[in-house]
Amino acid sequence: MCGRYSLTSPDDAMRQLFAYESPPLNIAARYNTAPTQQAPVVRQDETGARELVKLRWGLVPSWADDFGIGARMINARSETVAGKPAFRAAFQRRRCLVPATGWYEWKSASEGKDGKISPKQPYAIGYPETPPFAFAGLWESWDKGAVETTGGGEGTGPVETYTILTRAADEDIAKVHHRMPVILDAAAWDTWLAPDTLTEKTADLLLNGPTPEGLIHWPVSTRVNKPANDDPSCLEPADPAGADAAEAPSSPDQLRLL
DNA sequence: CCAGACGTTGTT
DNA sequence: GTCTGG
DNA sequence: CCAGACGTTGTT
DNA sequence: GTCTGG
Repeated sequence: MCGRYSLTSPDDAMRQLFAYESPPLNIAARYNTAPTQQAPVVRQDETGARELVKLRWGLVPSWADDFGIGARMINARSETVAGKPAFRAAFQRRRCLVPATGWYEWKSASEGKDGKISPKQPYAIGYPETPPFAFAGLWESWDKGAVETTGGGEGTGPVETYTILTRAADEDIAKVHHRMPVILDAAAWDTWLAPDTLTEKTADLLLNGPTPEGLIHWPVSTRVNKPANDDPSCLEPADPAGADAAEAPSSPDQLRLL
């Protein structure tokens, strides 16, 4: 799945790639974006132009009485999203792209053949040279009751939130984890973002899109566990505690991610 | 009919 | 153990 | 995803 | 709002 990710691209690189026309946001490099935090997403505005806006991670359905439900709506399964009450409306008309340069997965604790226990181990996943790419996302607007200023929010009023779509992990990533975020290539962005695209087509992008090529993964320090540790150390290759050598960093490309 | 949930992940 | 918050 | 809390009353 | 369960 995807419960933590990074976005380290400067605004001009993002603007060039995603071709949004909205005013620049003050986007600092993020190494450890966690659920309930604000992060930039790309969507279409009313005129059909792309815009970059900061929303809160964790989709809160419009009908929710409890805003806190968002903390548990950080991912939506591609296989079932079309039919889920919590996501259905957003899937119909409020799709977005979630820019990222990488994400993290935790390989669960396991017992090796030698009987040694490997503790839970975080991994970073991304592309060499860290180009920004896009997760498939949904966004929603919530306006029940006044919400106090929530870190980075804009005081009271509607709160906009988003979620990240997931799919089965591809063969390589499955070594770490069996689910992964849906990555949409640039050719799919217009279709995904247009509100009027038929469900048949958007579902096809999620379920039958190309498997991402060239992703690499490597173990990192458990510093990433704590959301407050939002710095480049989260991406530094680390020795996997108690694991075998095959899991250690192997590609020189990985170092360029730093 | 009304009440109550509405989600994913992993793990056993 | 389970829920909430980041 | 992980980290951290998990409760009420009254009193200051 | 919409679906599931009683």
